[in-house]
Amino acid sequence: MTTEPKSPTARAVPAGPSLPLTERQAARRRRILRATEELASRGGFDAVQMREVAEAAGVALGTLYRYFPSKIHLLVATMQDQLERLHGTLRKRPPTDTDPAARVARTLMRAFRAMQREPHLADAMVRALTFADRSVSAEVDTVSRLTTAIILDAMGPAGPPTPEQLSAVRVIEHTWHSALITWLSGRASIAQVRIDIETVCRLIRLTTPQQA
Amino acid sequence: MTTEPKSPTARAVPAGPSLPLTERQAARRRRILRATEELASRGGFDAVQMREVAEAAGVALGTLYRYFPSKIHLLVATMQDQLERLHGTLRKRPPTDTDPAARVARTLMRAFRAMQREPHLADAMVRALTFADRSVSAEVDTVSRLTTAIILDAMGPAGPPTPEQLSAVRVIEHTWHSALITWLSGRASIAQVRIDIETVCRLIRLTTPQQA
DNA sequence: ACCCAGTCTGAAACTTGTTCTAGATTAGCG
DNA sequence: CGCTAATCTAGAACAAGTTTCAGACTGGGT
Repeated sequence: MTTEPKSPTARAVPAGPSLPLTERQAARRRRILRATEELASRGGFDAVQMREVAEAAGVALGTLYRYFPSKIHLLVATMQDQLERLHGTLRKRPPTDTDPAARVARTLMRAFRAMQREPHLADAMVRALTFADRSVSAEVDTVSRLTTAIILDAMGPAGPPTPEQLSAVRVIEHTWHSALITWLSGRASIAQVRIDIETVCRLIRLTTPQQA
Repeated sequence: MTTEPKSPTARAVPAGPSLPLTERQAARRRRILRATEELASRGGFDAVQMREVAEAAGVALGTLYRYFPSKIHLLVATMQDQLERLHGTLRKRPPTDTDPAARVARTLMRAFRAMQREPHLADAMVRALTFADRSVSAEVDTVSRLTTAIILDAMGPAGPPTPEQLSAVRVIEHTWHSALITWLSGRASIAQVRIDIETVCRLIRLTTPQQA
């Protein structure tokens, strides 16, 4: 169910760099993602309408669905795109704090600031991410792994993380997503999100006592 | 926008016990919620179709929409209903662990077990909760307050919680919701949810050092 | 150059959430 | 009882996600 491009009458054009993807196809995919980002930035989740995305990308509706089997898939792919960009940016200028917990908190606050710049886009991507059902789990998992990588990067150049640290990272990720949602739906202020992030990052100190 | 039942041509039949609500109306509301629970238990979010809810509740579609202005409102109200029931159950047999963090973890694991019994219902309610936009924030907030109350109850009979404790509780709530989602979408095992809950509950120990 | 398989297009159809309307019912009140 | 405003019902209509289909197009192999 997750990886079956074997069917004789080809079914889809998945994302992975595993498939060949001609130049024209790669360009179509890029156009679609760009159109999605544009529409999402304008009006959030509801403004991303499949017919409009198709038209803006200069592609037939059926083609859009061949590339992304649902609106949720499309938006999760967009999030993946954005995250990869962010990861690149963060790599260039990593936080300089000496405390790992502080570095993680600062990294997440940077990401949060990026979302504040395009709140509608953030809305569309995060809503899709948390609304995704099992049919999107592979893609959501990719996004999750990316997020984990970003947090681990921020924690430091340490070797393989301990299971305890991985648990802490998962909890941080949970908090990050959920705090974003409460902010996006107007139930928490920016200040509150910062506090929540800083609070949860304390968990890191519990798992790295060797520094004290 | 949140409270305006003033219009001359009455608009809605909100939930709060603030409105009179005749007996027949209260009964209708109950039937609707029961039908929703039933359908959700059977097939999750997608199985809760407004026409079917209306029919199962013996009510016209327009009436359903008068009571609950959207599918999301309906499911969030259902969650509120379930949470109130759970809160009552928990009050009767509170966890007996001596450590507050352990009590909270145990309480959440009980709640989790309840969800495991009706995973489809859990799916419908949690998806609705995290998908809700600003138009539902009042109702979502009510659910959030209920959850907070349950956690605070589990923490102990202490007086007014400190701001630090409240932050910890918010983070626990974030983790709780997000961990549920990863479980429901098949990306985390039951064991993993337990670990995440136990991990985040350690935050409580950080905020109540007076016991050591 | 020709052919085949796979792809893309344009358009219609289908599904389910939401809105709207006209007429029947009900609740309260003099 | 009889009136009036609000509510409820049945059903059509609308909106946006998704599916389907016939025909045009493309790319690669012979």
